Amino acid sequence: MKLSTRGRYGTRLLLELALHSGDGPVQLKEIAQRQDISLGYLEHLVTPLIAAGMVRSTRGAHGGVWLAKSPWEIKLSEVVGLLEGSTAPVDCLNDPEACPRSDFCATRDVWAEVKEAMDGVLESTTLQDLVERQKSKQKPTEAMYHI
Amino acid sequence: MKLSTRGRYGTRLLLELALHSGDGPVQLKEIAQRQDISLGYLEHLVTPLIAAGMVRSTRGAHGGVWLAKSPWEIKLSEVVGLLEGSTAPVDCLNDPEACPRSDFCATRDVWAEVKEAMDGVLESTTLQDLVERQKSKQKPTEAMYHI
DNA sequence: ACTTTGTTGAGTATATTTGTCAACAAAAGG
DNA sequence: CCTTTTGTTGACAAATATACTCAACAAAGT
Repeated sequence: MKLSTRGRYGTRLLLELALHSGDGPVQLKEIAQRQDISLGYLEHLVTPLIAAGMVRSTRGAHGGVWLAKSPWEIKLSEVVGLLEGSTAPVDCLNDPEACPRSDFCATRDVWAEVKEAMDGVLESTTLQDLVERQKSKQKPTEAMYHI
Repeated sequence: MKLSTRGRYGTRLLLELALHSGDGPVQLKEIAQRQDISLGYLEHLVTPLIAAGMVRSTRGAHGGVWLAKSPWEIKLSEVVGLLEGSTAPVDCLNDPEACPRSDFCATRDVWAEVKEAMDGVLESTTLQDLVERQKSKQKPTEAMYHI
């Protein structure tokens, strides 16, 4: 039941964008460095987000990517959905024909409950929630001690 | 976020055993046929369950495997734990040193909430719950129409 | 023009999953 | 005993998915 790097890196990418929301384009290269993700891989992660209209981009000097919506409007369920596909722990939840037992399988019901439980959390968490959580975690910098 | 065949097949195996709880040994070969799982693979799945004391076994003619406890006493969280390992969607929940960002990572908190949500369902579901669910799903057999 | 950035697609190394197979061990029956 | 039946173990391998890399390209700036 592990999340792949797509979901993990992708969420960190979007949190970075949310932290800079309204500041104009952020370069993928910067994010790659700060988040320690290879630039080439990050490019592939941002593609489906752009296609879905969650992120916008521009090329050329001073280009970069940014959130197309406000961080309040982006739920983690959308993010995970775009990057990992469904949260269903078993394929038969999305497609009952994936398994001939779907009609009378008792275990399938439990996996459905597990999915609902996960979705509940992801539906109720937005990028803004992550931003606020991140800000409260921010390590005090050296500068903050010299006010 | 998919469950592997270990978790899926293993749960079906245990449901079979729960349905025959108290009936003495059930042969792995039977279960393999009914559940359409290769015998060789099933053998590997049952090993950790035996090691954990959840299942018992005997060899030889009329041998087989059976539940070591009553179906009420076996929670799905234990089953998934044994077969899939932790339900943590990210490694840093089990081992904070798996990622240098653990201390100040906002996304980690959300994955922890997701894990708690899943665990809640798995903790509150026992093999007996599966048995009852399965019985209520049982297709009426031909014989049942001739009482 | 030229540089900087994002975009796309092909290719690949690695890891994980999902098995197979064969040798072995123990229980039961004759 | 001896044979058959079953579970046990470990080595191995095929298939798949993951996590990239790289190079060619496209567009935006200067």
